Amino acid sequence: MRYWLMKSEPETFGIDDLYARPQQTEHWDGVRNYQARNMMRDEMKIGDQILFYHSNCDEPGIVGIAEVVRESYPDFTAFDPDDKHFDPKSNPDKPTWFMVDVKFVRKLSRTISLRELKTKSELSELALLRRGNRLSIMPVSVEQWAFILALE
DNA sequence: GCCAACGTTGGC
DNA sequence: GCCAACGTTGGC
Repeated sequence: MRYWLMKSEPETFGIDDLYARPQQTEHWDGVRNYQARNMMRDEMKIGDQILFYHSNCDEPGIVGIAEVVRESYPDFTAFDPDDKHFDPKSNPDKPTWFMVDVKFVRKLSRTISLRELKTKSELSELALLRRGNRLSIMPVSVEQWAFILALE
């Protein structure tokens, strides 16, 4: 089993929105970055655990845990001209973009903020903290996973 | 709102 | 293939 961190803007889709979905499950659409796509398409497996990260908000940080419940399939929002994430280069016969389904596991008892994560030398290799990192999906090692959740 | 750090696009 | 222009992300 592997571990991941996935970013989402709480104003668009936060941890409470995931909780409120039917089956507490939602497809992770809208990823339009090849590196992030490759991780969803090739590496994320059912049962993988996810740190749910809130970005672009008052207190950016990790707010909950989710898990992969469906492995990669075409991101159909790319086919819809009316969708914000429409991409004319992608079509159902040869999709460019893929997504997985994720299910709510739990909220953390508190937000583990980016500010706090930055103070931990144990996390110096965490992709989230590397200079200039803007990936919306990134791998987390088992050691990093355990360290972060021990902060809760 | 600002801006650094990218990734993408497209002219050449 | 190079690289300038542009768009996006996301912290602050």
